[in-house]
Amino acid sequence: MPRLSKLSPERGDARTRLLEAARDIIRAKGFAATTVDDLCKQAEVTKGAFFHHFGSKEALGVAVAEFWADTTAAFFEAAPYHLPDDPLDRVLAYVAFRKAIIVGELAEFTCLVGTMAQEVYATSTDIREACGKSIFGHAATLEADIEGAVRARGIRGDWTPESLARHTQAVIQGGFVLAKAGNNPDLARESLDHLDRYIRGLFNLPKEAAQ
Amino acid sequence: MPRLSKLSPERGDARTRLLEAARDIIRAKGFAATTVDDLCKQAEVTKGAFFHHFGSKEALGVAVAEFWADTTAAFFEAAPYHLPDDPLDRVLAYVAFRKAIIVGELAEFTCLVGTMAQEVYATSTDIREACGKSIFGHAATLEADIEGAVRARGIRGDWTPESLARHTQAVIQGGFVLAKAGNNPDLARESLDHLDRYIRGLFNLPKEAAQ
DNA sequence: AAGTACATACTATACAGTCGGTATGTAATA
DNA sequence: TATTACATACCGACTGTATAGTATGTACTT
Repeated sequence: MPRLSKLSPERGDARTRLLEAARDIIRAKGFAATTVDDLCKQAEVTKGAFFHHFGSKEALGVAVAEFWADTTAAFFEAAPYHLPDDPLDRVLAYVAFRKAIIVGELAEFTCLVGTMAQEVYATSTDIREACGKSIFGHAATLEADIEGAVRARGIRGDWTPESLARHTQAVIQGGFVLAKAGNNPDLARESLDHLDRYIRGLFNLPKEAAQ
Repeated sequence: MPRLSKLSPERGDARTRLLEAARDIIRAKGFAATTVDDLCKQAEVTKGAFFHHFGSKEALGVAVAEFWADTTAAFFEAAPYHLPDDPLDRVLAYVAFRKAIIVGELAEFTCLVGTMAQEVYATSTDIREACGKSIFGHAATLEADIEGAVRARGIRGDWTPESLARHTQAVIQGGFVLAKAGNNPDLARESLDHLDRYIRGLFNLPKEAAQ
């Protein structure tokens, strides 16, 4: 139950503002290079507020990973790729959707928890686990459609729906790494085209130019 | 012309020792969380030596990315995946080789420049560019074999050898991200199996269990 | 003699985290 | 209804330490 400040009630509560600031700044600078003062400045709150809501910088890292998991879950649940009747069409629509939302600056479309996991996997178990939950939780939302597609089309391969679901995430994350290294969003889109082609191949669809 | 210390001439020169320390520590903790003192301690040199060889911490970041590019280039050049006569076999052998070298701890097989690029892409243009050079330079070493395979097998698809070469790197990098997030090297191997299957599909090879 | 390759001691600052305090809301009770 | 008691949300000055970087000196090589 966040309290709104009487002085500037339109700002939203400090905790949420800090999480939003963390999401934006950590995506650009990384976790270690982001200071508590950076976050307070961006969120327009003081350090008192920061340490009132989060016991430590690491605790904020865990909280922002969970915040990311929650907000992205809602975002993808509401996305239109669930509309097709055929499960395989939904899977392909997901890939197309992931490609379509790659717009604007790198820090606006890349993945907070992928970036954080890479950085802190050896230094903070808590943050790593929160990031893992977000990534693999999202991957799991794809399994039902993949499984449905396998069933509906009578596919028999030496791979599992869980494995393919995780692979989609690996391709997406890897595309982000290349996009950052090359400073070019096209590199992320390019790998999604290969992923689309791969999935079509797995299900014996006629080859079709990926959009 | 590195001078060997009279006290312990077997140590090797300080610059190389610092680069090796940077490679190992940054892979585990990330660039920002790695301090100059960490590096000096691990390399068993003093800060004087550090700032004698590198003008700043950022300059070391650039140097270690170049060091990585050089050492990995030599490593992959000497690797056995170049032996097969057929270019497609060489491409598949590359993927198998990348899978085979995923052994031991995460920090021992993951990619320094992929990790660094993710972290510093917005804060250090110099380091980002050095990382990009390493990644895309390595990708380029695959192009000739892919091109040869396309030619030899008369493949006609809506993709280019350059693009597929980059995609292999995206899958590898993404596999590392998932392996870190899930604290499980199998996740990196799993995506290489999908990559193997994808390439076989592109070249109309009979489906075969990836090893 | 001059340059290279270090070592040692030091500095200024940036950083995470602390602490005493205030303002506001809420619930019980007299 | 007024009072008391307590909880929550936040403020901002302060602290100890960690950190990148510097200044100076020395040993070895050419």
